[in-house]
Amino acid sequence: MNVVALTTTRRKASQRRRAPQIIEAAARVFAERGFHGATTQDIANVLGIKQASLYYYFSSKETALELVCLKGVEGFFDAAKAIAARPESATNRLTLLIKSHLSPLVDRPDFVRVFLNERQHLPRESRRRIGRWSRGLERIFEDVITEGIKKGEFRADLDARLATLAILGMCNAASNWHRKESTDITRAAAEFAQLAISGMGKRPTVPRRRR
Amino acid sequence: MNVVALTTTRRKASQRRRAPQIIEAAARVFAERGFHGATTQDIANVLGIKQASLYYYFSSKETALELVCLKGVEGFFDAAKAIAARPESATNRLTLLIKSHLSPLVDRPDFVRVFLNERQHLPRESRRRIGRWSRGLERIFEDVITEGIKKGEFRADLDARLATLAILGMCNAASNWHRKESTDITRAAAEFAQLAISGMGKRPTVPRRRR
DNA sequence: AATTCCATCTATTGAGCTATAGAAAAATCG
DNA sequence: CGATTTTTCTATAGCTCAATAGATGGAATT
Repeated sequence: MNVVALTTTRRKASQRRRAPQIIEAAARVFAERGFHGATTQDIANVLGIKQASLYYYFSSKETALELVCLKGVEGFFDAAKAIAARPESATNRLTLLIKSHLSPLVDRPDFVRVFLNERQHLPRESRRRIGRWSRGLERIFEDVITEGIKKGEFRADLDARLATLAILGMCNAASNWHRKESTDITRAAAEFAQLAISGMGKRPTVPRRRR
Repeated sequence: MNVVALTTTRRKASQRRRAPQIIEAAARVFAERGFHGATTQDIANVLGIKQASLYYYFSSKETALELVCLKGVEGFFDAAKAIAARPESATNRLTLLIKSHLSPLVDRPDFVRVFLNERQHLPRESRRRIGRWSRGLERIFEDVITEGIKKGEFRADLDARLATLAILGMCNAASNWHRKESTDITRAAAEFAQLAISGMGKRPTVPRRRR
């Protein structure tokens, strides 16, 4: 047998033609029933193939979860980091952060939902990795808020950590209601940003009158 | 056979001596691993009894979930309704609502967590019932906010629905971080209330600044 | 046309889990 | 103590599910 041919020509599971569809089906099913509540049969049903055929695309159900979670956070972190680094006021950057944080909910809601609710069921190693990533994102929000406090844009007595948790909680909850509610996400993002900004603003604050 | 004796002397599962402990163990395990991720064996392990013995206390795993969820919401709704009916400003009532909403997290965090994350796995009937309850609670928040807008306490352009979702999202997320974060819930409740109130409040108009 | 590769299928194994039945042990009560 | 009731145990049935092995058919390649 030709070992070289095998290793050079055989593609990884993630590069197989229907791989994106398979992962999307997994995302849908995991989002709907939760990781443990979902069966590989459920995923196969969505795709119209047999349960065993899935294992051509991933080596275990847990691997499938990992792929879904990874796609759920893809770009997230880098986008946030870029926004935080801009030469703008903390207020503006936080507004952008909130809008950016909500945007993936528009085009891949299932992936986000799975990432938020099911990542706890990942195997140790990848859970740690994703946890680290997650904390990094929180950090970005918190740092911008802290900076905003220092610069006098936000209340001096504000607890940056709690404000971060509040904002992220508010945003992440959107993945739970965005299906049923009629409101579109973009509008929600704008309203949420305004809520947060004025919520953290200095008490006898004056609206920022530009120009 | 003596039917009367059976029905009069035999207690319901919920009245058996250790029933509260059994439900608490279930709450702990469900909170930690999720309903489908948890096994009845896990629950038995916590209690130091055999798996089959659990069925003396509940007739199915789903029933156990239902009991946990019910205890998770116990009192919630009535407390909120009472607060909403008080003869106080919308601002004050909303502050109280937020504090009241977070308080169960102090004494029965696992139950709340299970209610929030696992109620979707309840059987149709009880899921509906709890869903109705949940919508009722949202309604209370939303009504107070709407009233606050009408009375001029909050911004006229505020979307009451979105504000409700934001506040509840912010509060409910606390069940996810309260374990790891050092902050105590009472403090968080105060800060959250302030964030929400000033976030929805009318901003002073420009001329007032000069006085 | 023959060969190789890709995608899916059939068939099955083996593990783990819920739930039941009935015995045993422990507690309670007359 | 003896009887009754409550609680827990042993044993196991029956099912579902993830995962593997190997076959099949079609597409691409030479």
